[in-house]
Amino acid sequence: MPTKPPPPRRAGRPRKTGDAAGGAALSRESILQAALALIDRQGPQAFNIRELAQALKVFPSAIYWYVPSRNELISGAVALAMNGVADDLVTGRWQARLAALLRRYREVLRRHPRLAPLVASELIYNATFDATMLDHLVQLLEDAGFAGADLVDAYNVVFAAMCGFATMELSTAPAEDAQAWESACRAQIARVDAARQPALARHLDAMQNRAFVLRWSSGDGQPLDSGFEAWVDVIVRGVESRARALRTAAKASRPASS
Amino acid sequence: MPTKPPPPRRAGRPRKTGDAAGGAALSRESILQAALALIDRQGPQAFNIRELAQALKVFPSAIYWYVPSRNELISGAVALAMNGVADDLVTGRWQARLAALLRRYREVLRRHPRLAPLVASELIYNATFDATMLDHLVQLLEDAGFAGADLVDAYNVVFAAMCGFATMELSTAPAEDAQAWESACRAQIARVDAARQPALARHLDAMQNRAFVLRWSSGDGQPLDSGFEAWVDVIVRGVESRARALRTAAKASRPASS
DNA sequence: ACCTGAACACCGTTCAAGT
DNA sequence: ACCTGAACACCGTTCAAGT
Repeated sequence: MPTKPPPPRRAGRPRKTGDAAGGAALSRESILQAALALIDRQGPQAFNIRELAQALKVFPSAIYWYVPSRNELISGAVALAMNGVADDLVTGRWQARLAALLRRYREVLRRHPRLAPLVASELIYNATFDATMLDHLVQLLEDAGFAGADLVDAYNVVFAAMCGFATMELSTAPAEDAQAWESACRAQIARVDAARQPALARHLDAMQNRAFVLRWSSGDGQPLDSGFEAWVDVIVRGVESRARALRTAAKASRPASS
Repeated sequence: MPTKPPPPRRAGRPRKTGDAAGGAALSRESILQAALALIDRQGPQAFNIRELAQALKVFPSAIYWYVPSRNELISGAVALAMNGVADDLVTGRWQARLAALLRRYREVLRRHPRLAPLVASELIYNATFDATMLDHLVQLLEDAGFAGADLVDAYNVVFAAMCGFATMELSTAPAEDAQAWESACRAQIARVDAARQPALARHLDAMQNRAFVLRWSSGDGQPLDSGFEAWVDVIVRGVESRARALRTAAKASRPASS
């Protein structure tokens, strides 16, 4: 969410550093940093302004001079965390660039796993992406041969692919009652009936705690690495195949051409 | 989240219907139904127990006799909404079944668009899926030729694919300030610099309000239909291509075989 | 068993007041 | 300009008490 012009702060102006407690001067930056640290520890649900104020050694109301609401604290923290998604993205074949983009996004998100459920949320996600990354994405789709409306579709596909797997992988049980969560999952597994769900039953051992809905360990502590690599593989192959199909369809519709 | 055994309710027991106001007797079912209706209208953020109680014409504390927390109200409502994702799924080639599964999931979610951001959230998603659907999914992956660890990976891929696009498509601006959201998006678009983001600039007109991050209209009111169909196409092609690649790799590793 | 009624603890936000 | 200090409104949850 684009920043409303913050209260003007003269650049080099010396600030009174009243407290000996090492509390750096308050600023939008420092506040969002602290907010991010809190959210990283406790998750967005438990995040609250009063605790944030305490960490910053100010009264809660002081925060409102820099950030107008709790929601914007959260989206600002997410934007901070996602800085650098577009840094030093590789060059090379578009397939390699696409794979790198997906991996990079997951890496960044893995540094702040508790933000994962927020990325899909309405609060956030415009804050999360900068024009540089979007340009990189569009460029690689051009290189793949997409154009016009097909390119827009492909953009949406790749964008959803970028966020999709990692978001689900890292969205995990509420920290409070991990034990209850685990037994709930085991109950779900135990309820599988070999007569009524034969295919599922055949693979239950292999899937247990390794597959969505059937796992209780967090994707943070126990990443689904091979699943993610399969994801990258499927997306790249799929986009490649679709690009080829669209090209031949276009060629067929204008039979005599260079 | 599996239901803890609810307070035992004798089946046919007549209940005192004290109020003439047409308020049906309280039950876990009726409460979750009312909760779902409220969430559908206002979104999960604004959903609160006091209003739910008012809608049910009881005191807030009455609700706690059936459902132990706000979180479980929400996850229960989601489970209710997602009933029937696995109903009458088609037969046929696995590719067609895969496509149908993805489309079906989106259809169901589109009936309750405000639930979209919750699906990726830790609160929920075990509540959302039943063994029948998982079995259907595993079966089609077997038919596609996956086995062992590859099948588990493919399961995670398809699962993420099922949720990924629709979740992002329907997660939209907070209803409160749609106007502010739109102008924020336009500002994001205006900030695109043809010199620094040339590829993006080339397609900006086509992408405006049609592409993730650059759209302000909700995926509810303005669906990304062609984008979603491209998604289905990419996923099916990708899975198909990967299955083939794995098969030939397996064949190569055991050179003499049937 | 099922619900009332009141109370508690907590939290986001506002606002007048200070410096 | 920037922060204090207190207050307001709201909300999830608990609990004793009713029937």
